Order: sequence, then C-alpha cells, then structure tokens
Amino acid sequence: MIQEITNPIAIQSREWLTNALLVLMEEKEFKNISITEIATKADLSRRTFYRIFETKEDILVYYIDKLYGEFLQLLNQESDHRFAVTIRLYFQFWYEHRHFLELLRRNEMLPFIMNQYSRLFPEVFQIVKGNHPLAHNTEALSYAMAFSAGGLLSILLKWAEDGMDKTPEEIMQLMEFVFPYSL
Amino acid sequence: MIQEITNPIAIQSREWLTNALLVLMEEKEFKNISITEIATKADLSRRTFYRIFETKEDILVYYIDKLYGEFLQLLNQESDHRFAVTIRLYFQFWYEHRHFLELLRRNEMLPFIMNQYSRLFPEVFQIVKGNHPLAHNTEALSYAMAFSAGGLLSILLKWAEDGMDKTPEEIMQLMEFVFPYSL
DNA sequence: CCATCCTTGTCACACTTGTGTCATTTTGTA
DNA sequence: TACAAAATGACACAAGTGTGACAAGGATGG
Repeated sequence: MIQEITNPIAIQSREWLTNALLVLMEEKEFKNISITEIATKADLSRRTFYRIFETKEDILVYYIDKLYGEFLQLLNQESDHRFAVTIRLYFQFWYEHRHFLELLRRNEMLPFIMNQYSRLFPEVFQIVKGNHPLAHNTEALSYAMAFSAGGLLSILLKWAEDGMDKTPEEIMQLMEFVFPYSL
Repeated sequence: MIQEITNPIAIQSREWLTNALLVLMEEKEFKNISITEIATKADLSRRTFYRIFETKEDILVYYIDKLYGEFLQLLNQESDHRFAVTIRLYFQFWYEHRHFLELLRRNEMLPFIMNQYSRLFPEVFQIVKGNHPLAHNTEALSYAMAFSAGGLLSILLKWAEDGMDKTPEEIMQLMEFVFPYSL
C-alpha cells in the first residue's frame, strides 16, 4: 500500500527507489531483483525501502499511478472532450511511455497495469461522459464505462504485446473498424 | 511457469497444493501465506511444492487456467454460438465460481485473471467468430477481439468488485444497454 | 539558537525462500 | 516377482525478508 508522503526527503527517497528499480529492470528480470539490490542501487538502506513501500511491486503501482496522474493532467489541459480526441490522447500518451510498457511486457506484468487502471478510469470518464448517450442511466453508464475501459486497456496490452510497432495513428485507424463491431 | 505433468501422483500433489492454498485463503491474506504453510497444509514437503510450482501465484494461475478449460468445454458442448448465448454462458460460469472471485477480490488480485484470460480468449473467439462481421479482416478482427475480451473481463471484475449481488440475468440486461453505446 | 519533528542508518533477530544432494518410497512394466 | 522410472522426503545451506529498537542526522519554526 502506498503511504501519503509529503516530506521532501521522503519524496526524494521514493523517487530514488523507483528509478533504481526501473534501472535494474533494464538489466535483469523483475523477479530476480531483490529489495536489497534496489535499496543499494538507490544509495539507501534496506530499512528505508520498507518505510516507503511494502513490496517491490508497490514501486510499479506507484509509478503507474504517477503516469495516470500525468495523463489526467493532459486531459484537463485539452478542451475538446469528444471520445475520439480523448482516445487519441490516450494512445499517444502510452506510445510515449512505450519503453516502460516494454519493461512490463518482458516480465509478463502488463496486466499489472489494470490495478490502478480500473481505479482511475472513472476519473477519466468523469471528464468525457458529458457526451455519453447513457448519461441519464447511472448504472448502465458505469457498466458501459467499465466495458470501454477494459476494452481500451486490452487494446493497449495487445499493442504492447505486439512490440508497439504500430504508430498511435495506425491504432486509431484500426479502432475505427473495431468500434462498430466490438461485439 | 506451469510444467506439463502427466504422472497421477504429481497431479494429485498439484491438486492438494491448490486446495491447500484455496483453503488458507479463506482464513488469511494471500501475501501472508508462506509456501511452508501451503506445503504443510497439503501434507507435502516444501521441496515438493518447488518441483511443481515456482511461486504461490503460479497456483492461482494454474487454477484459473483450469477454470478456463472448463469454460471452453462448456462452449464446445453448446451448439448455438451466437454472441449473446456465449456471453450468457460466460457470466453464468463465473457466477457459479463467484466464491473464488471473492477470494481474489479480497486480496486485490482480480486483475490477475487477465494473465490467462488474454491468452485463452482467442480460443473462445475461434468458436464464435464465424458470426463476426470482421471475419474477413484478420488484423482488425484481432483488435476487435481484444477489445471485446477486455471489455467483458472488465465487466466481470466490476461485477465482482460490487460483491456479485446481481444475477447473471441482470448483468445480461445491463449489457443490452451497454453494447450499443460502449463508446 | 535550540527544541522538535521527521527521516535515515545500523544492528539484530526469527523466519522464509530457493536450491542442491541423496536416500526412500511408490508406480508401472517386463 | 523384480527392476527401472518417477515422485517424495529429509537435510543442509546461503541468501533474502520483514520488523523491532535505538541512535544519529537534517530541516523547520518559534
């Protein structure tokens, strides 16, 4: 579980630990990385790690959470909240972070993204749902949101599994075929 | 990684270990269950655990894999392969296994299902894709499959997160609203 | 300047993990 | 029955884990 940290020193330690793990993941498998290693790489004691995170997985959760925060900020800067525009931003955002997705893919941890994803997607839909045809039906809307969120996440994972060779534009073009026939 | 096991004794051990973990998960958190505990509960030595699984997570992966195998078998018994019928079977199947989903939910491990899910869904679509309007466009079809698979999984997870109070029929009724407006 | 709060480092401890080795038990087959 | 194959158990070991306790360091506000 991620604590609420406000102290600048602790924030710095958290960043160091996060960077240390990401650097280590370049060279070796996630499961073979020990907490001792992460702390050493971050020039911190092992004890400090346990004061900030519970497990090394928590570092990834924190990092993904941070990325989603950045994405939400992007969305708020954009004035056009039509679905097509939002989805384009979504794919472009993850394309820019494709290296991180590649790190997850190598370790078969892509589904891991779903943890934070399902928690944060409501916030995204909060922004765009004004246009939604089910805006009047709260329950149906929440399930429609869940469906779309899972669908888009799944597209992202497939894109990543395929090596992210396609550009965001190519994915968008595919989506135009996909949406009308999603089921 | 799950090994290919054919020997009846090894299969029995695998089942014992699986049941032991599921029983232990009734009483305590997954992360607080040690492999020593699982092996003891299964009346096996810890060494035997490591001959069959690499981690305790692998037990869940194996179990989920087994469940999907059962679901595929159900699909093959059904002659009507329209989407609506298939999806109804899907929700009914997981409703019957809602207790297991509840165990995962408690441990915030629902997204875990996605691992095997994304790997096995192509087999499901293999069965039903004859009806699909994109059957001629291989690449678009594979992305449409990914979208639908992720969407359905997401619905399942939301259903489980909400405590699985709704019946499969109620979920199906909601889906009729959701599909036409999924995006 | 000092008191205080927060963070970190160090040490210690019991426990768990993952693996190697080899004897023992069980299964299936000739 | 006897023998080969396979699975298990017992033991050992280095390494890692998670946590408690306490001292030391740095930043902040009065």
